[in-house]
Order: sequence, then structure tokens, then C-alpha cells
Amino acid sequence: MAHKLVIVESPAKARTIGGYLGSGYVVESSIGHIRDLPNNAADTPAKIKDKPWGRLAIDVDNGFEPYYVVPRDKKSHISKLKQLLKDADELYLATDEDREGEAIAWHLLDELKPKGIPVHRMVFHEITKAAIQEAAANPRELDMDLVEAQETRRILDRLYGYEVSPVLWRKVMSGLSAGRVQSVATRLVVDREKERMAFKVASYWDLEGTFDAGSKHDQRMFPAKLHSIDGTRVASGSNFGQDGQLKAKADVVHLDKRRAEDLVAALADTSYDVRSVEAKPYRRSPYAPFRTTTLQQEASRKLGMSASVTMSVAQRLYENGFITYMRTDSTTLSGNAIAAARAQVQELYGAEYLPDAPRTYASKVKNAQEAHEAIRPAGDSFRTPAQTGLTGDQFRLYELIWMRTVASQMKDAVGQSVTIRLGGAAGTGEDVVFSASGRVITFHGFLKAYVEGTDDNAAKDDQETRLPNLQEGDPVSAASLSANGHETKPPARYTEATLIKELEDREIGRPSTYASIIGTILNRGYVYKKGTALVPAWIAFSVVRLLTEHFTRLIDYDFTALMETVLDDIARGEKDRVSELSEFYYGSERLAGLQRLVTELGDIDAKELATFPVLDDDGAESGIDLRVGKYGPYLEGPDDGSGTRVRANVPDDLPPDELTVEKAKELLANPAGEEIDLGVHPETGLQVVAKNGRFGPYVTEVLPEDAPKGAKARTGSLFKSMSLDTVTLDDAVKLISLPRIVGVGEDGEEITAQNGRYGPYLKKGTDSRSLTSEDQIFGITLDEALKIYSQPKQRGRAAAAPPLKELGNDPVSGQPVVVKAGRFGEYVTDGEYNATLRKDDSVESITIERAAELLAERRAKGPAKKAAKKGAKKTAAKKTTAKKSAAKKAPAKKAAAKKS
DNA sequence: CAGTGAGCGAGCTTCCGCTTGACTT
Repeated sequence: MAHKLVIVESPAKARTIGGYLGSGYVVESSIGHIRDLPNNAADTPAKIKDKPWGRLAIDVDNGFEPYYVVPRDKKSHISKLKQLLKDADELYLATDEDREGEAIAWHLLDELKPKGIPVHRMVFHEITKAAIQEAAANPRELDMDLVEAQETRRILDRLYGYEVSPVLWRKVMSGLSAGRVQSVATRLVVDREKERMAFKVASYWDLEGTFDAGSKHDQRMFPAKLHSIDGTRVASGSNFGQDGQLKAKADVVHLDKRRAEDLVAALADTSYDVRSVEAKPYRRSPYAPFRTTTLQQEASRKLGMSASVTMSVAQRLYENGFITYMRTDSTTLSGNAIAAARAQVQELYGAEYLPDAPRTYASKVKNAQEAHEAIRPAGDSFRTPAQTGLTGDQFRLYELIWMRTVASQMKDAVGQSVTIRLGGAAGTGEDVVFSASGRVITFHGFLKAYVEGTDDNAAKDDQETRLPNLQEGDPVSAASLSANGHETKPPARYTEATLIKELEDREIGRPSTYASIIGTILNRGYVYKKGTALVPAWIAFSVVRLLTEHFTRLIDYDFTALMETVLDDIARGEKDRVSELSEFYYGSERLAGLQRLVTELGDIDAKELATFPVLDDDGAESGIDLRVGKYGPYLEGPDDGSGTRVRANVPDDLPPDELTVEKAKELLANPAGEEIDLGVHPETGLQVVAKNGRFGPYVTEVLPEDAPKGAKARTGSLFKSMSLDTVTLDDAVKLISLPRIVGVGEDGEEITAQNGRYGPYLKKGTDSRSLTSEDQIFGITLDEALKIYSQPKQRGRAAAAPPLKELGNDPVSGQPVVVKAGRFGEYVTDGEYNATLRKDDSVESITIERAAELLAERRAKGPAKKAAKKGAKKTAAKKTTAKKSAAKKAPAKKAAAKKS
């Protein structure tokens, strides 16, 4: 039977809308984007792989034409949609009405290719029966200008990310990344840390007292603070700047301890009178209903949920029909929602809390796309939290959303704020004024339902301080007075919630990505969490420095906002996508293009980039440098002219702003870190210790201070079977005795056994042979050693690697194909060509057909040996780097994955 | 960053935004 096919983005939405449209309609979802640029080489179609721009999947030479693919996990879904389309007599593309939604609609059209049936673009902002039916009755055309704007955004992000990231691989560390959003987020965290490092603590003092209004007042005692001396204000926290120091223009008295205490003494006999009473009406309007970022902030402040936890809990609430869509930048409530909230206000708080007219909230977000409603309880009447039957996190998050929504339709809170000034004369003749402020809320309004949390210790909106009802001229006495010292505090580190807020304020990122932005910069190792604070790692300093020095425009805080302006122009048909992308990539008279920036890297000095002088409190250089190395951050002591500088590791979890000159000196004084005393060597009498070094744990002798120049401490790596915790003095004595002389060969040359870079081995002159186990170093006899030397050298190597699996014969070469485990992972070989298994292959699942495919691909590239010989040295060096950094990265990723 | 020798298959990392399940731990 023929039907009309409606495609929306979200499955949950499809279910709801299906119910509103009734029979005759089939509502399905696209589940987000259905096509994208290929993610990596494995997903890149063969026909563009070999193009110079194949890696980008954007033909930068021909109008920046993008090459889209349907990701593997979406293929079956696309077939399902195609199947549904076969029996459809009309197609409604009902994706979200924003830039991305318009593009999804176009991708659907382009991929499904409906033949001979009408296609409509249907849009709605509310999911109510009336709104959906009206939308279906009044469809529009696809807005191709808006699609162009989306493609421009997508292409620009790809060019930025996939061109700049490789620069970081070459200059900083393999596997790193750069992007329009993550790099700015990282920069924010790094810049904040730099502010903290430049911060110098200042102290200031003030006076606080408890005053007595006399027995005729109900509220007799009240607190007040010193306000001014002889008409000049006393310095308080707000007079100090971001650097911690008194602002240059501050016309204030800066009290120190002595002056403050002297003043307390001079005020011992002072009586006061009320100089002024200033009352102002206090009025506070409700907060707007939740959008993604405000929900994430409040869930963090009140429920202690991370952004990603908040989103997944909200997702479950959404899927089960408890709340509206949770990825939104809109604070707008539908008419039904306003009515539901108002009904609930009436019911729970009474008519006096209900404003005469419904409240509406305009979006504060500058680049808001408003495709959805605010986040609120779902339905035309709200369920109270108790009525939902929810538990745990879902209950608590629902309650938060429900309260916020209901409160948004309540009356303002009103009251009075009062400032009272008290004056008196000090014994020294100075005129002093104290100030007391109070707030009384006479009608709580929405505050009765919902009070927003605060990030620092700022007063909450419902906080009250009552003052006595004093009049000008009334006498007041001081019950107690004290001098209090304060210190200026550095700007606080970002938390997930405050960083997200900052990004939103700067129009960077979208509701669907805020939580994952945090994930990205954590996973790359740019930042780590210390409690809830985001602390930048030193490698982030290197990356931000490279980007600010060489890609200044791209990491500018305004880059995204400027891009949005251009995209809006494209969406209105006023600018052309190709010329904008061309300017971005190839440059113009006024701008350097990205392509030139990433190819002309000669002046990027990787070493300099990774070096940060450790500065003292006055910002002067100490001669000590922090450097970001392959093994993490380390310190280099001052150059004393000896040619070598003392080095020391910096603990991974030492926040950059805690690396003072004193701390650096302390670390340099004990460069090796912890060492374990094993005792005294029975023969030499020297102390023997175990340490962790560059190549892992090892033992070494401690040479006496009067040891002759040039004397070297003997060392030895621990065997793999040993560990720092369990190694004994006996083990150590044996290890440092190496190499062991096994005997003399037939040619008169000495054969020794030892441990090295590639494991245990025998050495005879320049001829070396691997051993299979570390125990052989001590156990092997001369006869066995001679036997090994009697065999040709190749043998030990080949014998060590039996194939993991035999697959049969290759159809092309006819040779047997086997799977082997190699240095770079598992690979298949037919004896001549080797091909590494790809991400989706495994030893268990691989077939001869797949192996033949891999070998055919490999064969197409020609023999490897010639290529390998070219610039062999350079390649070898690079390989080592890549391998080490990969090895280093793996555990970090695992740890991150475990947490989440 | 302790200091010791070879020779073995390269291939891939990465962006931002839109959506959920299908995975494993």
C-alpha cells in the first residue's frame, strides 16, 4: 500500500510524530547525518585515494568538491530507507530546521534518489499534533544556499583539522590534533594557566565589626565592614587586577597588617552614628528555561555530573518521553509548555505566584539556530518528579529540569536591599566609615521553586541579610572589632562547565558537541582533571605556542565568530562558497592561505617550541628551562659552561603554575627521582641502588665523591622477570657484573653474554647473536654459545617467528599465504609481499580472500625494498619516534577509556 | 634523562556536527 514517507533526524522523534500523523504516513529517522567525508584511509574510496588531495577527500583544485561516503554502520539503515521509499508516493524531508538539518535533508535526497514522486521539505519547531499537521500541510522547498553554508563549514573544518594536525605530528608529537574548536578550547585553558603563573599574590587588610543598634531593635546586632578613612575608600578585593596587584588607577587606601591593627586600637573608644540609610528595591526575574549549556552547568554545580554524564542521562529521559530534546540552543517554550508550567504554578504555589501574562525568553546565544525548544518536561501537562517513577540520576536531572521550567513561569522575587553607613572618629583624629548591607526578600516568587547555583562562593540569589531598622543620626556602638588579612587569589581554572560556558559565549562549538570537546582535549592529553578543574599539560603549551605563532588567525578567539558571519552570508546567497574556501586555503592579498602555512615549515624550530624558561616571581629568567620531551616534561638546569646541563623529570601531575623556581631547583637536586637502596656491594664496598631510568628500571653503583675523574658507575637493566620492588642485592651484584665472559671461541676471540636494547645477546668482536631468554646470560655454556656461532646469523631471526595462521595459497602468486606477528602488528605474507592487517581485520577472522585482497593492494604499490633504501636513515629515525610515542600513548588512552 | 648490537613488511594518526545503538569493561 502506498504511503507518504517522512524522515526526521531522531528515532524518538519519529515515534512521537508517527502518532500525530496517523495512517497513510510512515515516519522514519535518518539517525543524524547519513553521509560524511571519509574518516580515514580505510574508508576512502579507491578512486580518490591516489589523488594528491585524496587524504582530504576534497578536490581542492576543482571548486573544493567534497567526496562523501556512507559510513559502514549507516549502510544497512540507508537500505532500509530505500526500501520504504519504494512503496512511497511522496517524500517529506523533516529534518531539523537549521544548517545541519538542511544538509541532512539534501544528503538524503542525493543518496535515496527518489524517482517520480514529489519531494517536500517539512519543518516544525514544536512537537504537537497541531504543529506537525500544519507543517505537513505547508511544506517548502529545500534551501540550497543553507546547504552550501553547511558544506562550507564542513569543508573548512576538514581542511583546518587534516592540514594542521600533521604539522603537529612532525613538530610536536605523533597522534596530536588541531581543529577550529578544540584548539581554541585548549588555548583558553593554557591562557588561564599563564595568567595564574604570572599572578603575584598581594595581601590587604580590612576591619570587620559587629555593631549594636540598641535594645529597642529586634534585630539588634549586625555586621559591618570598614568602608573609608577620611573619605578615601579602603582597598578591597575588587581593587586588585588579574595579576593580583592593586590596579594602577585605584584611588584607595591599601591597609597593611600594622595599619589595620593600629586602627583597631584607635577605635577602642569610638562611638558611631548612622550617616546614611539607602534603601533600594530588589527585584529578580526568573532564569530562562534550560538549553544544553545551562543544563550542563547546573547539573555540574548542583548534582556534580560531568557534561557527558549529564547528556547521557538526559538522552535516556528524552528517549523515554520524559523531557524534550536535550541538544538545543533555544530557551523558547511552546505554547503548550507555557500553559502546562502555568497550570503547575497555580496548583503548587497558588495564583499569587502566577504572573498575569506568560513569560517569554529570547535567546541570548548569538549564533543560535533555534531548531528545537528549550529543555523541559515533555507533554502538554507536566508530571511532577514523584509522578514519573524515576530514580537515581534520572530522577534528579528530571527534577532539576522540571523545577527550572516551572520557575520560569513564576513571578519576580521582590524585596529591598539596604546600605547603612556608620561614621565615627578614631583616636588618631581620622574619620572612619563602616558599611553594612542587607537584603530582605518580601516576596520570593520564583525563588521559592528554583535558585541557581554559583561557581565560586558568590552569594546566591535568595540569600538574605537582615539589618535593624535604623534612621540617619541614630547612635550605634561597636560590640567587637577585628583586623582581618586577605590575600588576592589567582583566576580560577576552568571546569568542564565553565569552559563550556566560555565557548558558548564566544560562539564556539554547538550543543551536540560541547561535551565531546572536553573529551577530545582530555584524550589528546592537552588537559587533565584535578578534581573538577581542567589543568593544561605542558604539551598543550607547545601546541598552543606553535599555533599562535604560525597559525595566528586560525587560533584567534574570534575565528569561529567570523566564520559564522561568512556562513550566514552564504546562506543568504550573498557570498560564494568557492571563493571563500579559496581565500581560506590559497590565501589572498590580505590573507596568507592555509596551504602555504602548512608547507612552509622551515622556520618552525621544534626544540625552541618545546622550551619554556622557568621564571621567578618577578618574571626574570632563572636559567632553568622546562622542556617537553618524548618522555614527558623535564627540566634543564642552568648552563654552567661544562657543556652538559643537569636534567630532571617533572612529575606528570605537577600543575604548570606550581612549577616555581624553588620547585624546579628541588627537582634538579634530585634528578633521578626515587631510588631504592639495596645495600653495600660485598666486593667493592660501594652502595648499590635501584632506579627508574629512560630505558626502564636498572641498578647502579654509587661512586664516592672522591672517585677519580672519568670513573664510571657500573649499571645494568633489570631482567623482565624482576621488578624494582623485589630486586635484591644479589640480583644487582650479578646484573652490574655483566657482561659475563662465556669463554673463548675457536678463533681466539672472547665470547660475552649481556643484555641490550633488543634483549639478551652474545657478542664476539663485532659479531652478535640474540639469545632467547635472559636466563641464558648467566646460564649459557661455551659449547652452547659456540653452537649458536656455528650457525649462520639469519637463522635465529627466522626461527623466532612461526606463522600465526596458514591461509592457503594466493591466487596470484600461487604461494602459500600465512599470517605473522611483526614489529608493526600482524601481517599477511606470500613470501614476497607483506601487507599489514587493517583495523577491522583480525587473525581469527581473516580469510584467504581478504588476505589476497590486501596482498593485491600491496602489490599494486610495487616492491618495497627500493623505496625502503631511499633515505633509509631518516626513515629509521622517524620510525623510532613513532613507535615510542605510540607505545606511550596507548596506556593513556586506555586509562581515559576506563574512566568514561 | 643509564648507554648497548641486528635486521626485520609499513600504515596510520587527525577535523566538526548530526544522531543512536553495539560494543566491551
